[in-house]
Amino acid sequence: MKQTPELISGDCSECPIRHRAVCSRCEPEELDELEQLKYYRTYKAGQTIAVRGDDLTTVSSVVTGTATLSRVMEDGRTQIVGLLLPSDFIGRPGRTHAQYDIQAISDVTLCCFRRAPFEQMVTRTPHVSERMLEMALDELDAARDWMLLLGRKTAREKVASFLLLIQKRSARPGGEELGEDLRLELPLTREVMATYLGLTIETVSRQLTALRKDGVIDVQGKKVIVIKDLIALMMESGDDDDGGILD
Amino acid sequence: MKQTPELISGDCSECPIRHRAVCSRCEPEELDELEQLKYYRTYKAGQTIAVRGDDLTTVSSVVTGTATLSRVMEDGRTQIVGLLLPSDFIGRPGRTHAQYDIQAISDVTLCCFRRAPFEQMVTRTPHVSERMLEMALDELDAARDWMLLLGRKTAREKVASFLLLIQKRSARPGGEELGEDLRLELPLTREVMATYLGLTIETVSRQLTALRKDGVIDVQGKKVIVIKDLIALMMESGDDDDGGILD
DNA sequence: GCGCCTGCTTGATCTGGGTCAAGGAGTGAA
DNA sequence: TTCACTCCTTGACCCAGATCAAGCAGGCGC
Repeated sequence: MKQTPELISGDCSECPIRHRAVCSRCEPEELDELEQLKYYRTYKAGQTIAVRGDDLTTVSSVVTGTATLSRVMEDGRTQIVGLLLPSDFIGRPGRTHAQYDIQAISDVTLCCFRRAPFEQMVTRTPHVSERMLEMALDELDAARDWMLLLGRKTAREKVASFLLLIQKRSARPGGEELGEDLRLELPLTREVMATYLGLTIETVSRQLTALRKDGVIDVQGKKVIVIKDLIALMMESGDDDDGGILD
Repeated sequence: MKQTPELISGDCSECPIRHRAVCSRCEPEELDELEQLKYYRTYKAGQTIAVRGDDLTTVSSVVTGTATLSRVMEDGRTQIVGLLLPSDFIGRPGRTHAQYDIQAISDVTLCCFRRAPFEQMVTRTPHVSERMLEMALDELDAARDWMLLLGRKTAREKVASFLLLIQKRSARPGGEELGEDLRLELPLTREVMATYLGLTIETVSRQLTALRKDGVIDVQGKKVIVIKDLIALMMESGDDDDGGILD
């Protein structure tokens, strides 16, 4: 069973460095040390946070909002290769340049640390690097699942998988009543979806229409999708049963 | 600049745990401790090492040979999501089931550790988990580059990228003379290539023929490919200039 | 109200790569 | 030498999804 770090009371909503990301097992003095290092930076929706090759003077962590990681080819073809959600990190030890383009797709707050002190802190507190390892491996698994999607799934399966991904992400942890969390507020335009799925915007639109006509989902305006038949959607996604972590 | 762990003399070719993977900064007694934990296991080319969902009672590391990680859909569609080369790990802390199918594509030797003592050892020696983090992040970068390939590249670009990947991997580190390392001994069948590239075997074959007709490569028998024009091949791959690590 | 702009949908057509099918080429056994 | 087997190549055809193009709908400023 995967270990779920506990939140640290009174401070949780403010900065993931203090809870979700690394700190479930920190001693109070370690927390204070972290506290003194950090500062915040905010970005508006649509703003570019970094482009590939940029100098990254900080290691940071998403506090609120969503950002995308993408790779762009010279002729403009673009693939989103990851979503950055609260508690995900930007920057890694020993690498001072951005490997990807990073863009805010909603308003984003980052919690930043200057590189050198952060790295020292990581070295001094072993469970921090263990926790970062765990996070990196989770991301690696997610990336590999996405490779299956990009390489082998049909457009319809891709769109269904995407909706399920968003559904899983937006389900509030803890007591989600079955048949309740099925109204998805998409924070993404069709364009972002297409760039994430390795499709064009037209194909995404067509597949959503097809799923609507088949009674699997309902599309309300541009941003809201209601899953009318979760089971059917799961069948459409091409994933086997559990779809989740095996441990 | 990325840190290159030094080899430990006299013992290097035997087990990556003792050098490349984790041990460049180990103290002698830590090495001895590792030494007592490990044992070896071998697999023939083509053999299955694990399938998704299997209990993994060990954490292991590739010593020699190459294996593939793949995800399979219920109807048989398969995507290779990673290559395991010497020093890569199988299994991760805190996860006791295989997330992927693992197959030997050449004869493979693994260096194995029982889970519990390995995890304790990782906890006790902080630079081991730092090193594992570094490796995981490298794999994550590779996976994301592959996502761009799967999502956006044409068949020709995919095949060209693949040849360059093999070329880079098989170039002996240190003094490779330019224009020398261009004879590739492919350890892979067309089928494995196709499964890795998100293509069919026929398309791979056609693209290789096309690249041959255009004078970019030469195909000698089934297993040997000679790169006649590396620059042209790099242009064909769709990657920008350096293609390498930015730091 | 009106125009404008951005994001979405839908239709018509095209095409890259998949599918199906028929050989070739190397290898190894008898 | 022949057969059998596996892997690879090539051709003919097809189709899912890209491309090109024409609206549509909602929001926002004036």
